[in-house]
Amino acid sequence: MTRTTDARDRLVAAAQELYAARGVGATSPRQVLAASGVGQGSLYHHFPTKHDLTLAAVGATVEDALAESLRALSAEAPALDRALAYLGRPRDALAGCKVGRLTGDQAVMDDDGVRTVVGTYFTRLVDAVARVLTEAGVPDAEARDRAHAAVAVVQGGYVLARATGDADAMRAAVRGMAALLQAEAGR
Amino acid sequence: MTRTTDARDRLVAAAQELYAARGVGATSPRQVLAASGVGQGSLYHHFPTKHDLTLAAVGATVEDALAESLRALSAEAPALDRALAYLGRPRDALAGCKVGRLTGDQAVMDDDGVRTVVGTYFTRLVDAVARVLTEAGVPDAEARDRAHAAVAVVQGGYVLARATGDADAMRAAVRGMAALLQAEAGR
DNA sequence: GTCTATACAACGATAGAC
DNA sequence: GTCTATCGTTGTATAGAC
Repeated sequence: MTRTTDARDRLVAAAQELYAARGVGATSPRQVLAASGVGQGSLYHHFPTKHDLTLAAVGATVEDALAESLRALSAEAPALDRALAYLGRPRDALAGCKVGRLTGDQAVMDDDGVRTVVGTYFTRLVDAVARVLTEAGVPDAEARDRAHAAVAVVQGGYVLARATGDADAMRAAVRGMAALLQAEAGR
Repeated sequence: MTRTTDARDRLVAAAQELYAARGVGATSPRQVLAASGVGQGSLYHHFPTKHDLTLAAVGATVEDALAESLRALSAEAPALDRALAYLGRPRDALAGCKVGRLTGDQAVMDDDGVRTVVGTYFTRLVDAVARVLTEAGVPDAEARDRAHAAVAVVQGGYVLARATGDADAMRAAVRGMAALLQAEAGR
């Protein structure tokens, strides 16, 4: 098999970038085409429909994002510190979460295949946070609720920051959550 | 002034419904037209551009949503109970927040006027929650962080629920947050 | 596998009669 | 104020040569 998938790779990379910047629904195949520099025919050869392109690009983005998040959660440190490290990770709050934003994208929600990929990201992320909290001594049932809350605070932080145009809103939200988790642990 | 604004009201109501169901960017003026039952010309008479229609419909939705949220926060009850009541309000998690979802809508974020209206909703909501937490005995600086966290948990809960297709994700998130707030208050 | 050229529908918006 | 008819553009997708 010769090196003929170059155009495909460039198409996926261009799509990931445009989707992150403008969303899936607001990005046309034509724009991806222009950004990638390949020809019209190549796009439709590798990705017969927009659905196919979206699935490939979103899949790649989800994989990247999950790997990054899991790194913070599996560092060499006490469990509670790892949970706090996840919360406090540096984030481009005004840009929004590359994955979370897809949830508000009609083009994604209307496409079952793509939506499932996005859903998997969050179930796996919540599971990972719950394991860390359990390790930190939180009883199982409560660890799952706290994990949902922690991941939700981050996603909601993005919403607040973008809506108000103020990145501090995200910082305030994670600070509030971190303080509550520490208060509970330190009693 | 005779009763000639009827078409306008119907247009706004139809737009609010369609925007809530499908988002702003994914809803065309034509669809609003069809749903409202008025003619093409009437739409463009009352709302020369899509921007004007969006501003009117989003403004009305924000007003409604803010009034509803503030009701839970100003009920006749101890301060902490009111904060918990806000968190625990019944919500259609899979539908998403009528206001928060706009944050992920490119058509809204590209329109400064509309985005400002959405931003105001959140600053006022966070302020109201912060006041209640202060009243509940949380020191001022921390009350603002906790308020951001509380509002973010709700918004993030919507994201989790929609992504996973599971309304329980929202319930788990607010349960986790409520438990942390109560633990802190009960020490 | 890649290209250029093109099809056809829906988009936001306007024209002009009533 | 409301209507029908229509404009020019962009959307997703296809045709067919190379």
